[in-house]
Amino acid sequence: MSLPSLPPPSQPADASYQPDLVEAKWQARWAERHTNEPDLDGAKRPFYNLMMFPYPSAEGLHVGNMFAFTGSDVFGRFKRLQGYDVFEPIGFDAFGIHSENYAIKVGINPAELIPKNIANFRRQLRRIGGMFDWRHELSTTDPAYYKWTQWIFLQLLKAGKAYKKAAAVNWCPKDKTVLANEQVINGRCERCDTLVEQRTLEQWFFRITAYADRLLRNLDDRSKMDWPDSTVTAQRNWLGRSEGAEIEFPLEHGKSIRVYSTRPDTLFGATFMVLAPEHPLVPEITGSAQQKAVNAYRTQVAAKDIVSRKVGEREKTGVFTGAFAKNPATGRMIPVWIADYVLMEYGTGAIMAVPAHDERDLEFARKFALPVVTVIDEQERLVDSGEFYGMPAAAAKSAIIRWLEETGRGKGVIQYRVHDWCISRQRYWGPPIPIIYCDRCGPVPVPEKDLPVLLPLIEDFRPDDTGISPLARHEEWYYVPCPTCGIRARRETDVSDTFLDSAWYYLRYPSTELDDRPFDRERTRRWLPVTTYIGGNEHAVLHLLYSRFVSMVLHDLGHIHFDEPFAKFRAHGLIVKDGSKMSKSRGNVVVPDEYIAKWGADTFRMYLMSLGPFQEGGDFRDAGISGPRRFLDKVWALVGDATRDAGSSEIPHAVLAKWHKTKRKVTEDLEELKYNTAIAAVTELLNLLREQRCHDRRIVQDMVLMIAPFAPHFAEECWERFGHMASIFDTRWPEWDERFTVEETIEVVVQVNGKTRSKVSVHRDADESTVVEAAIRDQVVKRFLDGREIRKKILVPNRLLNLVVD
RNA sequence: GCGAGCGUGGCGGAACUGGCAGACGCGCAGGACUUAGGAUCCUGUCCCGCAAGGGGUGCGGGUUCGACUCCCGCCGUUCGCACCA
Repeated sequence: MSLPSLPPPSQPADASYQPDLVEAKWQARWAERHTNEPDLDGAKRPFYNLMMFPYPSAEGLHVGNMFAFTGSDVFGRFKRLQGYDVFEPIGFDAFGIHSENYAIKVGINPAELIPKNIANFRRQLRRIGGMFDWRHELSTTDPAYYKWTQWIFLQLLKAGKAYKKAAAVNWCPKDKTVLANEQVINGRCERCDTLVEQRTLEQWFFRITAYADRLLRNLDDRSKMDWPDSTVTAQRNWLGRSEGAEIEFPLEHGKSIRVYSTRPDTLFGATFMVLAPEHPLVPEITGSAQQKAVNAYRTQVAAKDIVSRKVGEREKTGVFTGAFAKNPATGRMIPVWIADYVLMEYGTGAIMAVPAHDERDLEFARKFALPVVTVIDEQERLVDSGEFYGMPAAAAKSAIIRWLEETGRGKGVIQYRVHDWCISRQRYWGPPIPIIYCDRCGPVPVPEKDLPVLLPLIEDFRPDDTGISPLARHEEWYYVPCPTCGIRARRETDVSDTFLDSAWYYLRYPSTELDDRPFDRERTRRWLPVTTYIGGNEHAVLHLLYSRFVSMVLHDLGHIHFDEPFAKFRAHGLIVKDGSKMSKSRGNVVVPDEYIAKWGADTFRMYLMSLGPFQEGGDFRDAGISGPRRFLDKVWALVGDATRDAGSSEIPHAVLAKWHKTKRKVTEDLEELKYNTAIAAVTELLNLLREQRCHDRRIVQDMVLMIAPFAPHFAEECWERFGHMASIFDTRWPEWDERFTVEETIEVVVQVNGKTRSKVSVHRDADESTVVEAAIRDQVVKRFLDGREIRKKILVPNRLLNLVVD
């Protein structure tokens, strides 16, 4: 990639280091030389280095974002230096409620705001020196992108993985609009403070539950998914597999109530039942005397917003329906109640209450004076349980399930906590869901050839008092001929969830310039699954799970060759400022621009990467930033000396060993994203070279290579000062020779009774008797041995000797 | 409440599978060079002690020749999830 002739260097070789000049020069040159643009169709060693794309807020990238992006970029550059063809794309997750709410607040259409925000993000991302392939930039709001988001919806629909059903949403009765959960503050609308209620709307769902088992099983497959345990655990808990039984409790007149329980072993202790207030059997079974109370309770629960229903105060409430059902084990008739602590969405929406062995049931039983029967004793054995008396609880669980199945009273069932994914949003700023409602044909998918369904640019994009979705008010858009029969029909006015936009963007990146298919088959085969994905652990569940689900469906439909999209995932830590996470609401957001302007991008990058372990985050204080700058200044000066060094003089042994050890350590640390200790290792080498007045060309060049992932512009400039024409990123990462990493003479620590007393110098790999002899000759050791007999000698070769005396 | 993690100098943080606690950096102190220093260079910097030595990784126990590291019990803190039967 070298050019035949180079412009004259922007600085004389020994001028002081001026980051502004160096950074501007190399950013321009990378663009001219297409340094960061791999051959997507021919790369031999493809490495897809992906960073979670940002949501382009009006504030721009803050220091926390910069930390994350830089960490990902360091890894990409390291892999590039190791000889991989690294593809490092960037894009913008620009649809969604954040942008829309901000747009409403400032009264400007998001379609107008977002491009400005993106331009600002682009400027910041270029300034920090990311190795981005800008040819493949994407924005989820671009029709050329969301055309394919809509296409994915249609594929799921065709495959029977998308369906419509009624579901509750938060509803503000004053604003007459749907609210997202995060817009509900203490049960009130965040805008007008009105009490929020629930409303039931028809919405589109993706059948993620059908994949729950596979989403769970793949987590154990390390060859497909090299992910951190914490993320895997979070996903496992979210999917929430549980083994239990469905049990029928017969009602007085033929019908029965089906419950789900993970503890069928406690069946004999079920002394009452509780249904979710919205359970369909409730109207049927409610006695005439209870009618009024039951209806009042159901109305009251329905009026609560979803958030406080789920999170709210623990105080149990409920009413008796007047009905009784038969406990199939004891044969006793037990009362049936309704209470909002039972959720319609989980299990069967009904439970058998076993107050003796469930805290919530106990609370409820105490409040309403219901009987409590203990059926498991302290040895975890069943008591008071008929033929199962004395059986250990674990064994009883399967025995009772078997009994239920044999007698037709129930069956063993596996439940998942995860619900189907509701993708409908009653909003403006998203991709319209590609469905047309026809009075004659019903819901008709928009034909693929008619995609994208463009989001119209409308002035009145806010929700208003009419309760009609903003898109429905736009009549020339709303009414369309039915694709099947041609009569006047109506478009779906909901848009899809932002999480759908981000569930497939990694598939689009390599193929952004293609408009006849979402992703090129060959390119996908070459580059995917993503080699390394880096992002925040706040997305451990939703984004990562939805992406896995979409990949799985597309795989099963034959569109892609893999079913897990991210071969390796690592979560970056959070940058903390003044003891808490950086966020706008806390008012502790640090804008990086001024730091970069003052210190330069390379210094800032190095500073961020040395704050703490990348996967744990760090504490941002501007005090420390001078350190990395001093480091670069020193290296700059050393490079000046090294350019005049022939690189042929003999290297002192201590320096030689340190050189090779540093190469090993930095390589290993970068591989594990331990950037802070990698930087410390290079600093140690620098300190030694300065102390030894060594500026051997070979060593200093290696040092520049090791700094390159962190300070790319700086490294390029140094590389050029050494006379190299090509980009340093087309050079190979330095190798070390294991033989040189071991020193000839080793300092062995000598302990007496476990306390360090002295050190002795011995030849490498000296045997025990040699070390012991050297140790007992040592004056200090001699004093502590005090002529006593050595009872035990413990030698850790090349490290430590512990002498144990009485 | 449940789950996961974390507690080490004035500060950010090092310490391999149990083997010299405090690497590296910031800050601070002293010195050099300077008209000057918020530049640069040198020296020092866990605590007590002149020293020899002693103490020390949130607290209390344990295992071990040896514990920041492993085990048990507390305390504190952060992040998820949250009435999931």
